[in-house]
Amino acid sequence: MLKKKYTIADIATMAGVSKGTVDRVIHKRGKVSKKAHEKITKILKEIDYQPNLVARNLKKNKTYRLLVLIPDPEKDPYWAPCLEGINTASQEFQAFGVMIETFLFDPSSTRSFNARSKEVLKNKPDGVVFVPLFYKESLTFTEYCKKNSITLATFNSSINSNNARSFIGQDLHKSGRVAGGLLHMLLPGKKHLAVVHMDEIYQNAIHMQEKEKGFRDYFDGLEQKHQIITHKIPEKDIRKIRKSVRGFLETYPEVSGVFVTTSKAYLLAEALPETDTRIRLVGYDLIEKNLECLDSGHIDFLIHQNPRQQAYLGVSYLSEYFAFDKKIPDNKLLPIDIITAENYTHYLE
Amino acid sequence: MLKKKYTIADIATMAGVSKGTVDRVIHKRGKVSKKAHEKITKILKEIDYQPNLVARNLKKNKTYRLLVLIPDPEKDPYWAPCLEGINTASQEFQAFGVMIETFLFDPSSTRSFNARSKEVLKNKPDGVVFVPLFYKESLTFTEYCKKNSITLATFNSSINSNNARSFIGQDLHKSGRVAGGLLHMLLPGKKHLAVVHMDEIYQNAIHMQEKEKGFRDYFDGLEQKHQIITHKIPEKDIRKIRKSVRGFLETYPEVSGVFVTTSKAYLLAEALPETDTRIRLVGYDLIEKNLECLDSGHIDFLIHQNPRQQAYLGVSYLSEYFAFDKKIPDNKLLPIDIITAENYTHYLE
DNA sequence: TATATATTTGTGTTCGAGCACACTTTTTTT
DNA sequence: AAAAAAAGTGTGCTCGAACACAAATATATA
Repeated sequence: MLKKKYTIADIATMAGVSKGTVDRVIHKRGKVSKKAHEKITKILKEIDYQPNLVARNLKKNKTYRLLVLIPDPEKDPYWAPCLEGINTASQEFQAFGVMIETFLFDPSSTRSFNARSKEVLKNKPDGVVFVPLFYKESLTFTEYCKKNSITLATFNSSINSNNARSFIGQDLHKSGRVAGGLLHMLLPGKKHLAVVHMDEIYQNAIHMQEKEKGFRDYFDGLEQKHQIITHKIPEKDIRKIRKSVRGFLETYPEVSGVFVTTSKAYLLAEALPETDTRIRLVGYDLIEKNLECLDSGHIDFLIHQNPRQQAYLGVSYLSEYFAFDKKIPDNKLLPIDIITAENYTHYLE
Repeated sequence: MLKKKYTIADIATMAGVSKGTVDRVIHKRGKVSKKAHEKITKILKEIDYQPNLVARNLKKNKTYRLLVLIPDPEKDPYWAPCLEGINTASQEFQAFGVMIETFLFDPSSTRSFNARSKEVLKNKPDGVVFVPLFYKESLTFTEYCKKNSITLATFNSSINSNNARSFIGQDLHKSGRVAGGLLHMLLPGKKHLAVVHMDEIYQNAIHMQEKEKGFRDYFDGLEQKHQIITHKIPEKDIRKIRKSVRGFLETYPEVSGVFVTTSKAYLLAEALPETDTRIRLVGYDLIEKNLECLDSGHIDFLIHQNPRQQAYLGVSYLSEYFAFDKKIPDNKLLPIDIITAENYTHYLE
């Protein structure tokens, strides 16, 4: 179990050569005779040589510059936990020469994204972790990074680009299914449900669709058929939202459960008529206003996308890649956490 | 932001002394004049000196022996994920000289625990991570470790001993509350519920009680009062369990929701009469048989105690303590994950 | 004042990997 | 066969912290 730790010097002795030659074999630097090469390779395999990462790291003594490009939590509180996750990772890896800096952009402005991403590139980083909110702009960005061999990881949103090494996030389709399962449990027998997309901007469009698909998928798999209405509320003003909700309820008085595909479920809860208690609500994200609604019973379940962990993992993966040559996982799908009024505290940390 | 990394040599130059003197100040080895001490201390503070952990680790070049003492997954599948967690941590930290070995004991036998814990001690480890299933025996164990300055961490179960540095687990009372909240949501208006303790051995007694307390606590906080029955099934044989369940249902035909405080909810599900669908079931732990019951709809919710993560963190905390002098957190309470048929896959990893 | 003793300070080596450079051996060219 | 080029090999220094030991300085004793 506890196998001996071999050093390059050990191997050199075993092979009857000098450590320089062993080093050349390990790093494929060539200039090694066939005979020596074979002998050393064989020994390396036999003892399953693992280089001492500590010594390697010390010798290289390089500092890596890792930049993070995410939406500004001031503009959307959903992103606030990301900063904590980044900080945690930053503290862990600065001892290994990974220097981390964060750049914030306005999630409602492609212009802001472009400006900040340019700044990031001007810094000539070794790696970038970012949230590709805007599809086209993100593609341009990843392409540039590929060309300048800047290692990339994305989280929260995915883009179909093979220029980015790693994606960390959630299976949105499945999370829609989870929401379906929850509403189904809350409302056995009830057959009228609704999917509500609440978002003043439309960059979330693909996400919301994916969630809706999963939701419908769940009910399609059931024997009993359900009526599922889709309703969009692309407003920001609370009065307009109220109006939209009122209209929605009047048109479909039989709807008893609603799945809100964004973090704005609290807006729906607030906009419901005081007297109305027949609506069961499932939404996303542990932002403060949603938690208040959990406590007051206006929202039944929230799905946690764990932005903190997403950011933490994104930064960690790249840091471990730089510091220890660790492989970066292609895809990391986080669990779909189900949150109620009783268990949310532990997810806030 | 990116502050310069100072080395001991840098500080020595700044203070006009040699690196030996700086070293003595840093490690409080004494034999330093008051004047030099003051000067160096001041500089250390000013630049917020952080030693290069990589270099320190390399120099020490020590291997630490970390042993893990947990129940045998062969005897109870609940513990199987722990081995994965331990392996993951082991791979991560062996590069830093932390050698990890696992010892398994029979969770139904104090004798087995004693025998294995003796073996552990015979190995003279630097640290031990263990599950203190048996109270008295665990206290003796921790005491011995304290005396021989073996660093300890516990997970899953806690013992009130200040000889153990760290506990990783769940707030059982809260998890009972969560179960209460879930059953309440599933059964609005229904007022008859039951807590069932299923366990052939009684070492879990305190855990089960704690969970029941939380469960009752939740319903005590509601306006509408509920009838909650407690039922114990200390059997192992499936026929005896069937009989016990039948008796229970006959005595309390109005019960519509059951909270099973152990990982044996599947036994209850199996023992229910085929025709009976009125019982909503909430249990614990993602063991295979429970998952099958989730899929078939016989169990509605499971609470995940995340044994994998518990073991992983236990090992990681001690490893980081040994390798990097990192402080060990006293208490780490993991989130109370709510599991349905739709989201369990992501928790299995 | 000279010598012994205690206190303080400096120097040099080590950990393992990486890499530059010097050195040796083999092969090619004239 | 001698010289030049190429291929292969070995040596020694570096990264930063830790620590043993030597050296220098200060204080106490005869």
